[in-house]
Amino acid sequence: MNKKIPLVTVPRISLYYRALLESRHKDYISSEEIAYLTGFNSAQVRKDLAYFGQFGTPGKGYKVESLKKALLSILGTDRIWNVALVGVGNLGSALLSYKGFEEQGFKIVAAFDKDMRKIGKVIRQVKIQDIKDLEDTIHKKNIKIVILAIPAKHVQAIVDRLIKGGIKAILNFAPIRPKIPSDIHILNIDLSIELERLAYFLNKLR
Amino acid sequence: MNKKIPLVTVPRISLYYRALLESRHKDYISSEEIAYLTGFNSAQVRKDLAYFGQFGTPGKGYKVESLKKALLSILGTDRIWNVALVGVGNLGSALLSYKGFEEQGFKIVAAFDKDMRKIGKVIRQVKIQDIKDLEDTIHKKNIKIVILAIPAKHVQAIVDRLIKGGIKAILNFAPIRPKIPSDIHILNIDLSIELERLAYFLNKLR
DNA sequence: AACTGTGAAATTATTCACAGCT
DNA sequence: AGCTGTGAATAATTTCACAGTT
Repeated sequence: MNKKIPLVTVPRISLYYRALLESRHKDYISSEEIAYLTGFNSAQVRKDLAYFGQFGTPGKGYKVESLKKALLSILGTDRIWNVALVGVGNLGSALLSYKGFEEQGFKIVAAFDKDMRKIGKVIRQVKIQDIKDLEDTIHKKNIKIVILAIPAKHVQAIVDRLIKGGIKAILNFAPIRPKIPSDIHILNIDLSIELERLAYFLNKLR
Repeated sequence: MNKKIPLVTVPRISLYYRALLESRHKDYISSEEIAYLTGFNSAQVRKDLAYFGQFGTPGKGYKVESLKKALLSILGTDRIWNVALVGVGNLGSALLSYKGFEEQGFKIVAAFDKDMRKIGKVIRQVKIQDIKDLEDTIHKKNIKIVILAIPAKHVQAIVDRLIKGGIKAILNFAPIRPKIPSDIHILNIDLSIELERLAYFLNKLR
């Protein structure tokens, strides 16, 4: 009971949820089937789910509809999260236009840049604001998550401002890992590092 | 000697390499310093490096310049890798324009789409080709790594074609995990899952 | 004295295997 | 009979701690 949940369980829950979306037609689904659809092991599926409660019926499996609701509620995606984007360059613009976010309940409600030529422009109904309005808008729009798509050299300063402004969750695309207090959650998506992992693998082949 | 290298070591090596780039001014650097710069533990730094050889000098540390070269060679980024991009939508275009790749030795030399309105256009000196030329171009241009930025529903079919075409390393941005043989390396960057991890964390806060 | 390289210990995560429920 | 939930076993990874080198 009440064990500590491994960090890696959470992204798997997201994948299980997606597998359930594909299984709309059936009433019950077994851990074996979820495992097949997601590429994990059925014991892992059962254990991951069991961290959060008893969702299954022995002999039958998991009721698709109710498990789906349960997972949504675990992930916190049973509601809309307001998100801000900081940095409307190439990558930032692409993220602003990315439809996948809204589908999963993440709504980019504000975008910031410091380039005067961009400020005032509207992309996907979001008006690009001056970065100086950052803290103010975070409060007014009840923003809880920030996506950072700015050059590495500005990351630490912006992160410091975000934290002062009350933000606790950051998705950072810059190739740098800012120093943060332990109560802040940051996920770094570092595209070059991913390519380097692939290069390492290819390099090893001969 | 010759131990199995943990999978998670490789992305850390990338980060150590970056820390060395910041330390150009000094002759030697200790595992403690690398650890501080990257946010890991000094024992981990030493252990990670030791998987690949004996790079350090007891009492002094690691010689910055030679360790840098060694890490480049381990990662396989001491040479240029030709990369293809499949899918030139919002995200694909942004990746095509992303300068960070070239800096790390990854060169996008071809881009593919199936949309006739995009084919023939040139972005950053790369001409967008018809997806039907995929296999052909992969061979002609000696492409080893493919970045996938296409809708989920097309991923499996394209991945199958890539594998037949000899590709062994794929960076996939679509929110789906295609089935692949065990000798193929795929890394999935799933933006919604990352946001869901953040939402989970925020959700837990109260 | 300062620091590496590395076995051993500790921690974390995965998989096995089965008692018990439907 | 079929499948969950979960302790126990195994595997992977991190951290400790120190002998040995410069």
